[in-house]
Amino acid sequence: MLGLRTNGGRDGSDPTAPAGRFVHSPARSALAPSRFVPMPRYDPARIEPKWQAFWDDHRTFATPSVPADGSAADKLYVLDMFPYPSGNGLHVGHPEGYTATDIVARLARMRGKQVLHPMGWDAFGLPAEQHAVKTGVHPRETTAKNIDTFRRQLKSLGFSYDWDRELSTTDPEYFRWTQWIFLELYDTWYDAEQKKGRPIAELPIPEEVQADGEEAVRRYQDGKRLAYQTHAPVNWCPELRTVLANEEVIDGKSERGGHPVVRLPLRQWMLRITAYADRLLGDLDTLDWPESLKSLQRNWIGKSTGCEVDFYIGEASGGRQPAELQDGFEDWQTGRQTHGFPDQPGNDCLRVYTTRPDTLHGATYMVLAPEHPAVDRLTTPEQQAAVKDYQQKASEKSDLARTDLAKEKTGVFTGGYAINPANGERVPVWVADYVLISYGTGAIMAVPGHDERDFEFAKQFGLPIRQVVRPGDSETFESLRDADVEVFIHEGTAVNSGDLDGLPTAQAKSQMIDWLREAGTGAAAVNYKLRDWLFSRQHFWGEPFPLWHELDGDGKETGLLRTDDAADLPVKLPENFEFKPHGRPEPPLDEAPDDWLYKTAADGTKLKRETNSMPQWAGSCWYFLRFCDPHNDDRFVGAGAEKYWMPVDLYIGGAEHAVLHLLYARFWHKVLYDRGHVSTVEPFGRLVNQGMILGEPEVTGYQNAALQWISSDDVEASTAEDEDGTGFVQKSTGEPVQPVKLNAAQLVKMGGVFVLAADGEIKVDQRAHKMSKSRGNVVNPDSIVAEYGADSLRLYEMFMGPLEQSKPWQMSGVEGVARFLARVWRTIADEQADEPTLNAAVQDVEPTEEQERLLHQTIKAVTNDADRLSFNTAISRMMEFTNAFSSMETRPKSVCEQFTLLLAPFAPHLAEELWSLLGHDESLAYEPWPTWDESKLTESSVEIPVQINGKVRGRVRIPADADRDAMTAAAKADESVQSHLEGKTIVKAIAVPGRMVNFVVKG
RNA sequence: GGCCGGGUGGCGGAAUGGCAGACGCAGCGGACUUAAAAUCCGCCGGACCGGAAGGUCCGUACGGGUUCGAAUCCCGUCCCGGCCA
Repeated sequence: MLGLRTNGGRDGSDPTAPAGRFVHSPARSALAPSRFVPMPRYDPARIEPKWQAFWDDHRTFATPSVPADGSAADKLYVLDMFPYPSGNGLHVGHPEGYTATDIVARLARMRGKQVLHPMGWDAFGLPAEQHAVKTGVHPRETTAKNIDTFRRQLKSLGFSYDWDRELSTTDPEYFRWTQWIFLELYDTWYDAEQKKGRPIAELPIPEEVQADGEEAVRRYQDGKRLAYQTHAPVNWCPELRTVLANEEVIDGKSERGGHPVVRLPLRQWMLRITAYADRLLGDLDTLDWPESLKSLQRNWIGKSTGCEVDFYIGEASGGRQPAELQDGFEDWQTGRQTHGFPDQPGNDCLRVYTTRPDTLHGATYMVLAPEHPAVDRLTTPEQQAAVKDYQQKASEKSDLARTDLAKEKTGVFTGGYAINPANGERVPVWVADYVLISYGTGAIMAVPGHDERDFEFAKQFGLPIRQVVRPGDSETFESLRDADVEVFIHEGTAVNSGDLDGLPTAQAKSQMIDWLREAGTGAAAVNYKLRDWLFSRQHFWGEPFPLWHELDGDGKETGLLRTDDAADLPVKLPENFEFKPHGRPEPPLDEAPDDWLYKTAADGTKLKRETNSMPQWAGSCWYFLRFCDPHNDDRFVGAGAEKYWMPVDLYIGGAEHAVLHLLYARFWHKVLYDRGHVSTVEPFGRLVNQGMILGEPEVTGYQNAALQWISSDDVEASTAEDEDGTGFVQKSTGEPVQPVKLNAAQLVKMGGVFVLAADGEIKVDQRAHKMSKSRGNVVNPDSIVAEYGADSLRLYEMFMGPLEQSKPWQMSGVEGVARFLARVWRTIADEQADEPTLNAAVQDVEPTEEQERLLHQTIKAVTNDADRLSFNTAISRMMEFTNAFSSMETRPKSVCEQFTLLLAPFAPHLAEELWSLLGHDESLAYEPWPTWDESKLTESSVEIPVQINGKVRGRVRIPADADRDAMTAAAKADESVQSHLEGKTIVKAIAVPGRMVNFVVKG
């Protein structure tokens, strides 16, 4: 889901109600419309609905049509991450990004650009389905209602979206094409040589497969498709009746709701995103994204280079004799030397992946993941019970719990052995859950001397530890151990490693890889942390797959599939479906009516529909394409529209989508590109993450049961499970303490921290928390609009601080910007008049030189700041302008007009109202953006600081164009400077024209 | 534990090598008012000197470094937040 997680906000309660915090009283509002004051006071409640209706009626923000010649004119595609329309309505976090993009879009229109600025709904999602289970209300209805609320709220904020392009992922006319794209994925295989996705019809079929007949060919193709089925252990959450993705499980509980999760094997659809891992990684370099975001994606993809190595284990199962293994190894070695390293490891060996082949001589045991297929065969009869038991326990743990470094290592010996190909040594094979089946090959060579986890495991089970890398020349392994560094994981020099001895790690690695390749027992390899994408969910409220399972005579699935024809899409959800939990992990659609679920093909084959549904990510993987051409009935996007509008020029959204949404969307886009359906390799050019908006800052002190204050540095969150999650204990005593909200009057700042005014020894916590229903600090945009107006909300969200930063909400700050807007109103409008009238000070006269300079400086600063998305400073500059201009007795109309245009992208309703007051009939949405004249910026003289040894000792006024010598002379002439120069020698004089002078003196 | 971001007045923040604290909030004082709100004017980092005008010193988490000059660049440390393990 792309919507910011919204945790409440529309519970209908009085937003001013919570006590004990910085409460804003509506009675104090500067703007509350009063019965006794006539209209011409700044009244957003009058202005804003009027202009919103005007924009709607005049279709002011309709997207310009694609030029017939498809010429790439000056277009700009400005996109918000579309929200999940939750039942809680809009959160103040939403309008932050939306206002930023709206400013960019409005500004671009005024500069004559063709702008595409759409909005839609990422509307599939679990909450509507859960609501349906509870109440029987169809998710479609819940969703429609929530969308209506979101649309109303967004419209009340005056965003310049082209509402004709509104779309919802839940609309059959939309998901028709989501299903169509799925069929494209299903029809594609990845050609590793051409590094390109190609139609499955072009997949070369090996002769031996061909020989086995049509069914064998189909199954072979199915194994190569980008969309494939697998039986995978999945996170089944009985409470939510769904399987969750790994990232939706936190500490063994569901991210949403905190319900317990168990791991069960289930038939699943997967998307082969790993095939594109290298391109997804490489193309990051071409994107104008924040470095931090790119590095998140790089880490997520997790490319590493190393090598694969085969360890011989023999063909026989269970308890073979050591001598037998040794003999087999020699034959195997000879065979490998002749035939080389095979693509598939075969049954007689264990394949491992390592990034440190240089440490192969230090591999003193091996570890298999509990799910590894070779476990059973290696396990000796006497170890069987222990191993089975261990596998069972491991299946109940989450991946996270298994890899946690802090936990004790667990494991069990299989009784079997393998042979280390580097030195022919026999090493024991263990099973342990710190090795994950999903990473690498699911088996590792353990090098306890140089890997922390292997070391801890070896120490615990008494396995041999051997040093094969020496740190530096002077240090020894032993000395490092004495120094409490028990394991050396860094690069160094190889020792105890035969021919590698004395080589630095990098060389030792490549020499080992060469040797393994010649011996046929290993090869260089690349590995990715990225896993294939689990693409099926056990939900009702999602896109159905356009797939059918062939059934045999007994009604069982044969594993062979058929697709719906593209012409028959969309596959709609069944009607008249009752939401009753059947309590099994299988999808709810398994209980759909038969006429939806079954059909017979023309050739007589019985077919059953795929009953999994697609995950919420599916719809958001391509919505930006549909926006280009939302009503196209023939194609998911018209080629001309796609070519004209794509790529997205500016994409703004929350950092929570840094990895999944942005990676999935890039993946789909690359497949569509490979298959010739889109013209760009990457969908998003520039991308910006807005920061999180936190609640009002809170101050918390702590008291123990005896109501004594406890200093916050002696308090920590309780580790015990606590129902309300607010448990705190005193560190020194372990006794529980209670958080107590404090107000500013109870505190003083001492030595950089806040302490109780009553007792300076007691420190308190001061910080802003995430907005949440449970904390009661959620701010509802509707109430801000009602009280201060949309323009004030927009302006405040931008004025709070840099867009990318997280920042705390402060109600008093909203009042501040509201005061500014009211001041702008009074500067141009006459507040005393009964009808909207120009202020008498606004006159049709030429501006003075000072007024021109002020205006042009403001135009320049606002333009440059807005282009950098530095909206907070742009607004400051407009405030400075207003502060200076509003006290001038004559305000030239031309200056008022230019300033109104500057304000327009930020506070569009007020600007339109002023523009009309200034005598214009048309909307200002397409008026030319003001430009500045450099020659009007500069004053004839400037005041510059004069420093002596870097300290400011005086200020002098000099001509703006004074050269260095003139500056130095003027500086020396200054009295205060002279007194500091008295009796000293000037060693050096530095003069920066127009900026400053610095004398370096001695004596 | 790793990666990323951050630490500047009472608060949000500005300044990205050149006058630290723009702009806004809060606070204080004043004008207007019967009164309040609104509005307008002034003060507003700390210590010290001075009747005042003004001046001196300290100050951008902490310790070092580079530079004529560092909030800004470099090295190290601490703390906070986010993501991942």
